[in-house]
Amino acid sequence: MKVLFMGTPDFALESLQAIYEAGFDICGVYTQPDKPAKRGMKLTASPVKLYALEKGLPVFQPAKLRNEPEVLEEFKALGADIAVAVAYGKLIPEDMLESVPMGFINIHGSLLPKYRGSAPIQWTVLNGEELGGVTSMYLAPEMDAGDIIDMVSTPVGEYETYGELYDRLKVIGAELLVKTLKSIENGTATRTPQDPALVSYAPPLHREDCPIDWTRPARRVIDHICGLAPKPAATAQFGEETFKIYAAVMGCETDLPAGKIVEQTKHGLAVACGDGKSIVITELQAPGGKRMKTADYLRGHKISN
RNA sequence: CGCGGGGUAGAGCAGUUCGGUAGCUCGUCGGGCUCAUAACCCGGAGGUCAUGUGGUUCAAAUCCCAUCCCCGCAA
Repeated sequence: MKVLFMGTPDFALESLQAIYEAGFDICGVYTQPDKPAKRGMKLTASPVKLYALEKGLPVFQPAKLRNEPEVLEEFKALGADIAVAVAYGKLIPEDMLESVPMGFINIHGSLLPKYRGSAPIQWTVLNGEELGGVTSMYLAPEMDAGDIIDMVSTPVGEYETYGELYDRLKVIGAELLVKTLKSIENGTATRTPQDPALVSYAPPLHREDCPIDWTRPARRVIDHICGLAPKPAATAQFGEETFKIYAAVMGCETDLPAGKIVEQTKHGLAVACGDGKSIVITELQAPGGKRMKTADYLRGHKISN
């Protein structure tokens, strides 16, 4: 069974690595074109590309998939029996989906049909879900709407960040992919349509989603911080400065109005929230500075509002 | 050559504008006080001020030049 892989960031790399090590015959790897990124705008190759090159797998980086006959021909010529897309970064057009005999499957970072879209793991944490997970499914023309093959759930920790859950799910997702491919290969895979009544969406997050709303209950503020850490990171304004907030724990009761600093201790910075409780910020980053423990920051700075 | 911030003791910072004794808050080590302590008091150790044994100067953390590394924005 020849497998074609499409993916871009480290989340996808984990899956590629897993199927490579599981011995699947990988006939091609698609990934996003190298892009100028970071300081200095240097051209940067994706983690998936670097790995594929290292293993001698053929790499393809088309800029566009839709309405590109040559790209489709090249794709078909690889003769894949099955194709896998994991965090590839482009919607795959219908004619390409249909050109693969055994189907085009996908690993998604949520328990579908919840959290369709590009930021499922963030929204799982942002909404304080007790369970997160990954789903394997057949791709459909509509985003994340395909029939479900299999899924694995995992409890979300009390203070688990998006980044931590992401790292766990990429491993679980990679295992699920291998299992799913094997089940398709030996014919035991099932397909279950998604229940339209349960569908929800996880839209991409933007800068305006970052500022903390202190009028919300403390637990919700913590979810907000965890769901955005480490990127793009929740933000809070104290005095003139806007800080990125990376970690916080539940504090104690307080009479102070929401957003006011309750106290500064060696553990962190306690701030009042909307339900009469506070949270203690334990890790933050000032403009131009490094990310550090709040206690470290307070040794050299004062914070007030 | 995308824009900006930064590198000073183990940690976090001030000092750089206007060159002139290396400072602060912690930590650490020793001692004291205390029923006790993460509290308080006293004392000590710990720095090639990122690198170039670079330039200017009587004198450079500070001014000039070059390089390296880190961070944010933007993508």
